[in-house]
Amino acid sequence: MITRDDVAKHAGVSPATVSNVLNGSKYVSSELVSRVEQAIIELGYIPNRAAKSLASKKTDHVGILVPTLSNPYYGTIAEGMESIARHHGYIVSLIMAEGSTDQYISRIIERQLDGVFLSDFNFGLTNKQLLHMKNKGVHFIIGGDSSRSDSTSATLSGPRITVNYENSIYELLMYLKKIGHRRIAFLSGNDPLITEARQTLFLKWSHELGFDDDPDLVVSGTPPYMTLAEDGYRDTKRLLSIRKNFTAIITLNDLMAFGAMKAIREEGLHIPEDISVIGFDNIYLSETACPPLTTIHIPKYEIGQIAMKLLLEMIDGEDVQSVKLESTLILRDSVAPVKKG
Amino acid sequence: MITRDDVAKHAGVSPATVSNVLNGSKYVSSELVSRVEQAIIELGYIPNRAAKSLASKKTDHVGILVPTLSNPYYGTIAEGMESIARHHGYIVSLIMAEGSTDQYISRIIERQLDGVFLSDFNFGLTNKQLLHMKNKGVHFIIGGDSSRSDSTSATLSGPRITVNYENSIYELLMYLKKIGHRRIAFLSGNDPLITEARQTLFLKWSHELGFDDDPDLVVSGTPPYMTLAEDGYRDTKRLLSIRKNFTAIITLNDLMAFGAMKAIREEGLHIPEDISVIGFDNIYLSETACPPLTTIHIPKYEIGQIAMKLLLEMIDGEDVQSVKLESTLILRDSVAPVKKG
DNA sequence: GTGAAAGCGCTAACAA
DNA sequence: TTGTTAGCGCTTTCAC
Repeated sequence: MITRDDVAKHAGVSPATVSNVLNGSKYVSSELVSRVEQAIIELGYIPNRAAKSLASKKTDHVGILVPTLSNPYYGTIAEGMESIARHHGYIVSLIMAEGSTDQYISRIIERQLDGVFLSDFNFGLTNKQLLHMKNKGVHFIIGGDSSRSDSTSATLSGPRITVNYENSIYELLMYLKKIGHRRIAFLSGNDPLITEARQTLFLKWSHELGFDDDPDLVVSGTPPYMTLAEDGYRDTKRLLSIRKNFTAIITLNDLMAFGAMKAIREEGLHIPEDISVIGFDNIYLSETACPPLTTIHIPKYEIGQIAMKLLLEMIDGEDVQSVKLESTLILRDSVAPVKKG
Repeated sequence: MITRDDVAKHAGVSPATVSNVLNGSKYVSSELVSRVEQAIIELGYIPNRAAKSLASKKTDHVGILVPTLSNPYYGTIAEGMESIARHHGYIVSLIMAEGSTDQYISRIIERQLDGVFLSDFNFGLTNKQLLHMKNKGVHFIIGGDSSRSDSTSATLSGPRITVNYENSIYELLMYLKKIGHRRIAFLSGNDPLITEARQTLFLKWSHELGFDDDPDLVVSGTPPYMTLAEDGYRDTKRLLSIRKNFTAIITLNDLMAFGAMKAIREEGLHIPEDISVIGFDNIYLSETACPPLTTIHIPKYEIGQIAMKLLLEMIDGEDVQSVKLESTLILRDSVAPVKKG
């Protein structure tokens, strides 16, 4: 292995000088700079990260905590994060939220990651655990928009990246009202104890706009509270079987919407003529769905990018403020006016 | 920061003994083991990876090189890989195949990753680059099934994980023939210079089974040779516009199939009555497509798991053989007999 | 402006 | 069975 000392010897300078030209930490005469650079190329020298980390107490290594990668939603966020990380010499590791929260917190701390993006809110982490990470020098940004109202944990504290759905949901419901919808179902997929932001806003505006207030139309998930297509499928099937005569259904995300659409088609009903379907996220497959899915766009790639940028700032010792992004209503063909009669 | 020496002092043993109980590398009396374990808990000691890496020349850090995470195909492979890695104390980093090949090769080497899974074949890597990685102590497994026949590189050498499509494609084509199809289109999405395994096998069996041999029905992609839904959409639109009267279309992957379906619907044609559609991969959304997509299942999660297992073996100094998995034809509703008349 | 040297926390001989 | 110790390759003062 070629080490920094080899380069120093080859260039006829001291090891420290090699470090200095490499890190730009001190001024080095252009004479020596070029000699060192020459030596680096000739020897094919690549610095040893482990040694660097050990000495500098920085790993240039961050993580993204995700519940799954089957949902391209998280994949896109990860891509955004990586795109920024790469340009700053950072590498992004995948931390799957599997096992107990303590287990994946340990994995993060043990690696001395410089930072981690908690891409979703509902990992069941506690403030105590977050504090523990912080004390261990791991910076973090909290994504996702849920606000847990269960007893397990109060609102987590730390810089957040959130999305403001308020306008989009209002716009959506106004639109649905205008085209005649009165009974709208909402599939949350989540634990009934968790008050999810999307659901909360739906309920609020739904109430204010005078939609039918049938609690049966708001469906929580079943353990383990996944929000995949199969979950949307199952919950929609159940909802259809109890004949609630809703004319539109909103699901927590696009994946669940795909499942809902399948269930609706299987019952011999038509989308959007019989039932309109609306998702959340605007994953890129929602456009090629059949019919193309009306959904609320979340700037996923940007979320990943911003998360990484904030992390970089925090690592630099800067104070970081929470960031709020806006969602956008995307109208496609899965929504139509209620049939007359 | 709590170090190993602190633990040693606290437990009244030598630092080496702490290492030994931590790594199980040597026998330690149960008396000392419990004293050390106690101290570790009391102090909340977490070993420093950087120091460990520096001393052991192992990072317990691997990577997965992927072209994109918008396609859940790669997400699922990454999940499989991570599931095994985690249980062996490894962490998986995301290496996006962006920039030049030299750039991401450097990123891998510089991090001294113990290993990397090249999830797809067509990254444009050369044998020389692979050799370079190997010499730097980075083990690798090659996934994907393409066989480049262009001048850039001959077949890459190294342990592979491949999927045998032969049977599935034969089975598919036999089935299509039986139900009356004679003109079948194939969207490769790729560079025409790249002879892709899926395409090659299609051509071979297509020829042997006596399907119409119209070269216009085999469509290459356009730079930058992506295989996303929009690419399938665009190529199908073009194909439909030149009125080739095909009755079935096979696309390189499910994503392209989704795009193809959209294009077909937009032309006012019906799936499967007018045109049957078949994909590859069996990503989990293919089941909720409309109609549910007939496709060839690739064991994605298993590929990730096996890749990681092979990597672990290589890191252990074992000789590793290439692995060949079988694909499976999944019949769903996007295929139907050709209409009479 | 440049270099010498003391760590960073751990592994892995080798001693005891 | 347990302990001692010499590195691993780099950062970072602090002299020169």
